[in-house]
Amino acid sequence: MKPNKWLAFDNYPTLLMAANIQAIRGMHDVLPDQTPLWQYAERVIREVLSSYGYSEIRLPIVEKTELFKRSIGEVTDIVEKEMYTFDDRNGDSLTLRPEGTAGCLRACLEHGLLHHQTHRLWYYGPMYRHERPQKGRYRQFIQLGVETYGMSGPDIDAELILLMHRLWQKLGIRDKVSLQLNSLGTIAERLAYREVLVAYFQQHREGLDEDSLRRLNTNPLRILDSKNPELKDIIANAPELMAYLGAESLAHFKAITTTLEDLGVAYQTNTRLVRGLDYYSLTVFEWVTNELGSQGTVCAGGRYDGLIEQLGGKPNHAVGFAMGMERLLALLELRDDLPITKPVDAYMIRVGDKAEREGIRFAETIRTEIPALKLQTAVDNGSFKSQFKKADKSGAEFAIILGDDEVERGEVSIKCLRNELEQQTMPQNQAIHFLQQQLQNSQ
RNA sequence: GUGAGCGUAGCUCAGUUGGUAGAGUCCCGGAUUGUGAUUCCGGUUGUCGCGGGUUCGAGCCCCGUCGUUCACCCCA
Repeated sequence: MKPNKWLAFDNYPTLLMAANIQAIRGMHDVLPDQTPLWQYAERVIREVLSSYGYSEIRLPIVEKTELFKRSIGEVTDIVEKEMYTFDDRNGDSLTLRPEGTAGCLRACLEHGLLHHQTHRLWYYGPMYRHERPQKGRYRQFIQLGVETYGMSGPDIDAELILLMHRLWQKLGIRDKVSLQLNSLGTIAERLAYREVLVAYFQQHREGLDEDSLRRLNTNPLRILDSKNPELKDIIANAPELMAYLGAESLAHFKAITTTLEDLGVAYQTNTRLVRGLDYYSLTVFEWVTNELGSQGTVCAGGRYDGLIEQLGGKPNHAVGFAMGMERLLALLELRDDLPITKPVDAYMIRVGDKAEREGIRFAETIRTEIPALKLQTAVDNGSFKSQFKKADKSGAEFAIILGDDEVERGEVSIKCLRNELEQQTMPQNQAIHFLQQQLQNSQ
């Protein structure tokens, strides 16, 4: 890096130079070498959502704290110790959204979108949870949320699963994730089961570890999910939720699995699968992977009909899921054939006073004629040699060369940097034609 | 919130029983002044995370702190 002659050190107050400010813990920058991968994933996601007729909704990042307390459940870790909550200047308690479902539902209720209507929506953006960062878990993380409203039948549950299945296929990671499926029954059924389960674990108190004893009060279903191998036997012998489901719940579940079987989508019924958030009922599912360490859930969701009333709406229906983008990206990075395009197709080299002026003009002409061509111009030009080095580093397919010789004859030289074809000198309009053809051939 | 590992050049890392730092890469320049990616030569780059302590002397030892990684927990 050259020293900047416009910013001499003497001009800086020493205070400004002292401390370097770092990003907030668990909140990461996405640098330019990573953004193409993000853009690729985002593009495929939009295409798939669009092909099912889903619409984007854009929501605030900050909501009233009360919204999350009422929706997520007061005794969850998220609400108890992970929310970024602060008082604004009016004294209202606000919170950086820890998830998107509550805000999306709030917006739809507020604007009457749930009044005798159905909706298929998605949103995309950052969520905030004050957790200890580790692989696949950050304090600011990007989620894709997909929510559907007003549909009670099992077909919409199945549609969401098919949508995700298609997404994995398009992203080339279908072999890296597997589908776990369960039904939690109606809220009444689940509460009944919960009592039976608590009674069972109470009987085997001595066998439980510290975490599970705590969960006995907070979220007993979660004990079934424990990673502690010492609890394996107790959990294996615990009563199963499926046995406590009513006929309607079972039929709903069965209809989903039948659709998946018809379409050849593999799944695994996991009766110990419990979602972390309180608001789920009936269908719950997770797409899991074992290639990401301990954060194995890439995408998860289910039905949460009850939440609508909980937030003040009339009885209605809702199914949705959320996907962790950082985890998805980590899976994508395991692919060795990512369709990532280079940021530069052609690189312009100018040497000589006339060529420098003419080059800028010609580059603008090229951009007008071939909008799809990614053309970068060498500035702060050095020698021919150093400009060629930059051209090579840029990843460009072609170097467009202007020296005073070419300029005087109204010509331009084009050299292919990626094969052995000989450098060609041609009139400018012919060069545009040439570049146009090369671009078409490469697509 | 709990536990463990790690913080040395922009990046990846070495640094030997404590004697004030090195390699590769990157970047810049050169090897017939208009030709890159290979090769050769030369050059720049550091408050050794930060603060304190022990010591004649600390990158190395001790304490604290911050950051980071992984796991628990939690969850996407």
